[in-house]
Amino acid sequence: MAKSPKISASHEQGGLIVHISGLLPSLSPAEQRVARLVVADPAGAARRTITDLATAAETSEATVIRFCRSVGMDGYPQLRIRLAAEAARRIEPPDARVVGGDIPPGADLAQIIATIAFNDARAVEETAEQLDPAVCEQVVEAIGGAGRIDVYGAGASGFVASDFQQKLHRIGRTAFYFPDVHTALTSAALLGRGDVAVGISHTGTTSDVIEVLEQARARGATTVALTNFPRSPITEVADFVLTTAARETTYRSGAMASRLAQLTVVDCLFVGVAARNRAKAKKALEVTAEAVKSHRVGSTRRRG
Amino acid sequence: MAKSPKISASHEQGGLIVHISGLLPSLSPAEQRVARLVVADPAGAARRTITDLATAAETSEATVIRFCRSVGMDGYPQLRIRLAAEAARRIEPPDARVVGGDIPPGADLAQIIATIAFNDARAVEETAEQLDPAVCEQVVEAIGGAGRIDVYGAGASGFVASDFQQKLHRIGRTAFYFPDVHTALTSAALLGRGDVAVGISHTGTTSDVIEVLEQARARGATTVALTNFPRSPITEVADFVLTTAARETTYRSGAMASRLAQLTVVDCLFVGVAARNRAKAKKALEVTAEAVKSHRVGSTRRRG
DNA sequence: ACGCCTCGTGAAAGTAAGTTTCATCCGTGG
DNA sequence: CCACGGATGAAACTTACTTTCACGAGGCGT
Repeated sequence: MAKSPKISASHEQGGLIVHISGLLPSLSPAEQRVARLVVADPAGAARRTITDLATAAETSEATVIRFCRSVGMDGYPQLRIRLAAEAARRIEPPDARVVGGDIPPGADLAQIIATIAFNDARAVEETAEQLDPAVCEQVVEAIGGAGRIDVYGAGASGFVASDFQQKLHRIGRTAFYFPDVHTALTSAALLGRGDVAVGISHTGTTSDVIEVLEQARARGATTVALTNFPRSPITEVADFVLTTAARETTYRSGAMASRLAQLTVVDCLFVGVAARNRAKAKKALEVTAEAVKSHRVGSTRRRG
Repeated sequence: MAKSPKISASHEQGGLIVHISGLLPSLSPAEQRVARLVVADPAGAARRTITDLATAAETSEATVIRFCRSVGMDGYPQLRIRLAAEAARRIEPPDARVVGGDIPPGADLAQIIATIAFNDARAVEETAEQLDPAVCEQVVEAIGGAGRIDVYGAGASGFVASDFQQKLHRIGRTAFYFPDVHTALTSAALLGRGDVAVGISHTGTTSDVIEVLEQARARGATTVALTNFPRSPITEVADFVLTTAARETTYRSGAMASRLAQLTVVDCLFVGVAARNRAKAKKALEVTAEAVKSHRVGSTRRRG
């Protein structure tokens, strides 16, 4: 194998296009025509077959192969996938207009989707970052060892509360949720040492939830608050405070993102509790899954 | 009425992997083996020849081709290139242990939090990427102009359904949610042309929801399905299909992330509908906010 | 000027990759 | 039990890629 040029191949990851442009002058005329096409439109070239590209460069397939070897590839297919990868990497990052937070009046649906998703994803990530594992651990301990768990929440946070209740229930913990304040107060009054009360409120100012948590605390239960605002009133009646990190934007979008953040926290606690007694939780999950099985239709298979 | 719904899979550029995971359950066993290899290591698959991949999946080349077609590609070379592009675009995941989806037995809470948050955020982002604005637009139109909107969902999806109902209600749309199948069926029977029925089911196989949606459709209502699996049975009774993009991991984490993705879609529709008649929606939001104000305690004194 | 070498080049042969066809197998429902 | 339909892989087939080879253009020493 005497005649291979052996270019110093530092193009491991990126910079294939740059690498090719650098080699351009050292290539033969026919190869240069190929190279120029490739550099001009890497993504397009990746889509072409070797014959196509050869024709476009007014040369033969053989030359294209030679070009591949000249730039350090094994063959044409390898060049193609490298080009595709390279082209993909240069795609613009998400739209700047979208990151701001609020949705402009004239926005179309694509913008709305991008904005909401961005804010939602951010809220989830940032919530996770600022969550204190130590506090979570204590909460998980408390819930895992609790005789009974009450979860409170109103409005949008009510869904989260309800979701948490259902989750705990599914892994065999005794948990309750009450959509109604009076019932909730009654239940809180019956809590005692060793029980846990979880209050969820985005703003941390929902009097119903605070009131119930206060009651629970007075009865000796361990109280946990989940809110976006670490200094809000609800934190004053909580033994443990977990916070979400939805940025304040408008009322609406803030609340929407916060709900996702709340759910993420709930999921973390849930998995934490489940992990604490893995075997039992797994069993419970299987049993509950089996229970709803008859309400699923056969296979999702469908060919088209 | 044409039996084929509009599926919101605009996998033009991004989300190929997600798209494949969504299709996974609708594939034949042999194709699933191929799909799993591809999803597990897109970059690696892109490097392989079709024979290689077939062997690795313990199947024939023919099946690999069939798989390519099933996921909407022309053939194997196109798949390869797309995979290479996709893999290149993927940013390095923060922690290899974390991306897998499932949580290792010995994981501590910090790991659990990181894993869940990562998967949740991903599901939200990827869902947004593959949502087809055009289909959303039509759904928004339908809902915005509907005489009445019914939202159906069971289990975890029930929370999402309920949330959607509440949101629509808050901006003055007449919307209902029924936790009970019988009531839901009754309601569906009373729908007619110009009304909208929305069915939410992660798996797309929840017979209760499908049944109700079918009923609604028979009565002439416009039907919308929200599911993670674009070929699941629920899509057969829907005029419009919106998909979430939670990767299939384990039973639990898949479902958890999917719920967040569903909520994101719901939020997008909600904002879309609200934007459609901004003035009225804003007014309604203010009024409803005012209504709960007396249940908030004074100072929030948020972060310092 | 002449031969002789070298190099770039494309035609064509050759090989490997990808695609289609078809017979077989297997489970399902009549 | 058989008919049916879908899933599957073997093999035939097509296309894409790679190699070989011969030709022609230029350089260079004689």
